[in-house]
Amino acid sequence: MGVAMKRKPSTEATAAWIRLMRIQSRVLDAVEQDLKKAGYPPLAWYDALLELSRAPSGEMRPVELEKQMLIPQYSTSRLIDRLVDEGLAARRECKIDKRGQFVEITEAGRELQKRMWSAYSAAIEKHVGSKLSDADAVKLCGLLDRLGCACNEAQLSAARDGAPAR
Amino acid sequence: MGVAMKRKPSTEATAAWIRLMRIQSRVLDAVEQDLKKAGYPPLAWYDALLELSRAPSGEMRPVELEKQMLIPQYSTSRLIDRLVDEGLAARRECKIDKRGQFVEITEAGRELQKRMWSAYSAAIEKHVGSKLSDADAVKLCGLLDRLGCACNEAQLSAARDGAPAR
DNA sequence: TCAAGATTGATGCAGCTGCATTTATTGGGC
DNA sequence: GCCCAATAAATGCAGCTGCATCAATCTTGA
Repeated sequence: MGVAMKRKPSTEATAAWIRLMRIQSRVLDAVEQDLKKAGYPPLAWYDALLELSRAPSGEMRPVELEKQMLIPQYSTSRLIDRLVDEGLAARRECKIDKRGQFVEITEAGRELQKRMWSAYSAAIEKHVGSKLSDADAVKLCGLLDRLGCACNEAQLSAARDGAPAR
Repeated sequence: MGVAMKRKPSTEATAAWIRLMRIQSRVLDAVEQDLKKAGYPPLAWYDALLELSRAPSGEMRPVELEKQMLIPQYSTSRLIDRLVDEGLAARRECKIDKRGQFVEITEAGRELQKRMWSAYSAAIEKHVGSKLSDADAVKLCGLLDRLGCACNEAQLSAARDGAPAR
């Protein structure tokens, strides 16, 4: 198999690709706009706060957060900076590994996460839930999962009481 | 309906939301990476070149491009800058409206578009087509279209010989 | 005809992303 | 114990996005 191993996708596959790109960006934009209009920070902040709030004692290693959120290391590092700047999280030293640290969610962080979930869940309902029956939502999940190359573990259990995106 | 009008989405809807966000970003990343590894510019460039190449005499008004691509005005303006810098397009004056201009695709632009389509279509096949039967792709389109609030016109016809994203 | 408003496109600024590199620390093999 | 690769996290730089605003031109309506 050399250079010539370039099969063309069917019209149906191409159409699915286009839909996937377009609809996702529309829906994401719509949800982000709703949050922004309600005066809340970006979804990434929510995701991080959710992960932190779920952690045993409200604290995690940045490396762990990075794995949960599936974002690059430098991205985690700067996201934590912003959360700390806003008083939503605090850095704690890690005694067992002096290279590392712990990030702990603050009370303000927990509160923001809860308030955001209220607006966020309303947006999901408005832009997704209200347009799809539960049965269709399940079908959609099944089809989408086939595109995600066997990389789902935490995702399956994630949809309870606060949804991470990205 | 006041503040209390915040219904929560079902678990199924939330799961669909999460899948839509996650799978899209994975698939998009995978396709963009394939293009980048092959030495090509970002997908947005391809989309613009495709639109231009389809225009009657290879030229369009920026406003028109902006509407086709569904991206903001400033984004179009700067994208054109980059295409022009790389010799893929050229600005032409617009005699009938001196505020405006025309953007014309160059021969190099047409060639790049064609070469990119070869890599791009291979990537779509690899990351979407090969994972879904045509029948399932159609089902996926149907479900996704229901989330896009009646905003599809050009999209329906777009899946022939070069696919725009975003 | 001319002023008010709309439209076309560009641009300064701030924030975010990716990439590569840097600093500090740890752990393993010898 | 010591050197070296691996790991944890931060950061400088370039590019892209969004927002607001600007300048130029066109259109409309009194």
